[in-house]
Amino acid sequence: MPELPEVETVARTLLPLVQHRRIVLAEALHPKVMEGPLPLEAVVGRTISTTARRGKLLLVPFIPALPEHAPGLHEVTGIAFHLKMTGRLFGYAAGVVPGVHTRLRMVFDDNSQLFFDDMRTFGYARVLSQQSLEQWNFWQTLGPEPLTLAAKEFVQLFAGKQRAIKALLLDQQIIAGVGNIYADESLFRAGIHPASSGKDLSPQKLERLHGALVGVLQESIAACGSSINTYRTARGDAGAFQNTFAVYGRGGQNCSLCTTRLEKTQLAGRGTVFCPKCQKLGDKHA
DNA sequence: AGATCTACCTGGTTGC
DNA sequence: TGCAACCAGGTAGATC
Repeated sequence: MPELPEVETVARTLLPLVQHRRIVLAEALHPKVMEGPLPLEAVVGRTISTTARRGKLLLVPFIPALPEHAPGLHEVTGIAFHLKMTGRLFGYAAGVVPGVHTRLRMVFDDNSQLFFDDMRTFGYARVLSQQSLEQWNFWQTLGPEPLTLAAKEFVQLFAGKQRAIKALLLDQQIIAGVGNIYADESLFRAGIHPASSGKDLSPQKLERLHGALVGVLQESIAACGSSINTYRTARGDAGAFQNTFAVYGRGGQNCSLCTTRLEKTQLAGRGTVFCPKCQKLGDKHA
């Protein structure tokens, strides 16, 4: 499941495959792959400037049509991809034929290609313009980036909030890019029970969570992400961070710190694994 | 406002 | 072996 480190890895591995290439063909191969007001065909003729990430969104900005002017309200400025559960972006040589799960294809001026594959069709692409972004609620309400957030600001996001800390971490409007894997892993590393209410966690505990989250995200990026099932880099390589999971996918096994049996429950509608001994509920009981 | 549920999907795993 | 039921989970939308 591509979360922040996986999307970051795709952005980095995709860059040398697409940078400065002009799009000569773009076709949607599945009726539900596009979202938003602009059709995919609007990207034809544009040249890719770089790749980037915002939350779990992969961004592919274009070189401005008129570099000396600010882009107009309707000028196409790039394309965004949300990989959701099983989305993948792969660079391919000329002539490679789309697979059964290929939802979108672009061909560049050197005949190399970019495929968006997505077995479960949850993912999507959205052509961007200033107006398209203004009308995009998900984009407009996306919370701050965890890797560039100061500890004090991080604490402020959760202080006084009633909801379970795991639900807060998964809420993209509160903080962008965290999914089920890194929510569970960072809570374990910080010694916080996933059901703790935000308001019951002391600033010190929340600062610990900030350090734990930044740590797991950075370590995962260094390992090219976590390959649970289908995730791969843009070059088709698997990540390695799944080999270091402390809790995710390890329900019923023993805690690596204290050998207690890890518990698996449902929280915020998601499978949640934690150590009942190492992870304690908030200490600030009112 | 927040909590909880369902829909969207399909391949892999589990259970009978 | 065969097949049905279940599970994975990010986000939107509905309901209470």
